[in-house]
Amino acid sequence: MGKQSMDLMRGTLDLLILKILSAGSLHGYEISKRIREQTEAEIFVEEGALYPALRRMEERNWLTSEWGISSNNREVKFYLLSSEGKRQLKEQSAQWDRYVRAMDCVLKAARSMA
Amino acid sequence: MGKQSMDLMRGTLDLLILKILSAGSLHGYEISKRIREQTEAEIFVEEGALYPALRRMEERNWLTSEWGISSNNREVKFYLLSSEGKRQLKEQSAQWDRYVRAMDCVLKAARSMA
DNA sequence: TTCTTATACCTAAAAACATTATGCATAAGA
DNA sequence: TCTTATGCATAATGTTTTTAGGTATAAGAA
Repeated sequence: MGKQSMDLMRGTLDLLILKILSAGSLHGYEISKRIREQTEAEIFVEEGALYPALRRMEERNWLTSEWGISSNNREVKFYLLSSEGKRQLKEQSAQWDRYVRAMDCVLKAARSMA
Repeated sequence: MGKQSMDLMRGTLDLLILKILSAGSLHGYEISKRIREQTEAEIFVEEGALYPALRRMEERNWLTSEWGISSNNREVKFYLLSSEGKRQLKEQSAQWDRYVRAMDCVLKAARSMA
């Protein structure tokens, strides 16, 4: 993703992809477009990050893929969430929530000094 | 930090340290203890991550440091937020908030399919 | 028809950072 | 005296992102 957001995206890319795919199978380019759109461009996945991530997740059996034709009449590779992928989505979502809460504990703490 | 939280800590370590130090100068070991305590052990910074991070941040002039004596009567290195560090804290806090909101846009979206 | 843009896939080199595994040293209490 | 907690630090390794390329096609503009 763009470095506009520090390194925050580390570890969240998989979660984003899993979540986006939970709405149904999509091809890579479309996944990236949806992340950009749904986050109002706050999060932008570089292609060099996207495609390796998809391969990685497929290797780990979180996704399956097959070639098909897009609505644009182009050859594209569709990715589909596996049952393990659904499990991962659930687990990583919970982990993210816990992490955000933990960050809040520190960030929302009153400063005792200036 | 512990891998218990995926790779989520990437990019948040600096922010955590900056925030912790905004309460006043502390030494490294104490910084790590406070992060662990305040997050109820959800986030744990490994020493191999902590000390390089402190050096990095000092090089970037976000922190200054000086040797002193801890309340335990031990020689320790105290870190102090610089004005640039305060600026960074403000900026990275805002960035983190934006990122969390962006993640929410995706994660809280209704799934159109099972 | 040719040019440009958006779409769509992919990989390799480099950089950045965390984890893991060390090492060293001292204070305090058992 | 031994162990534990405190406290600093670095090196090797691994993972992932960024950057920077490469290829190809469909559609619309010039």
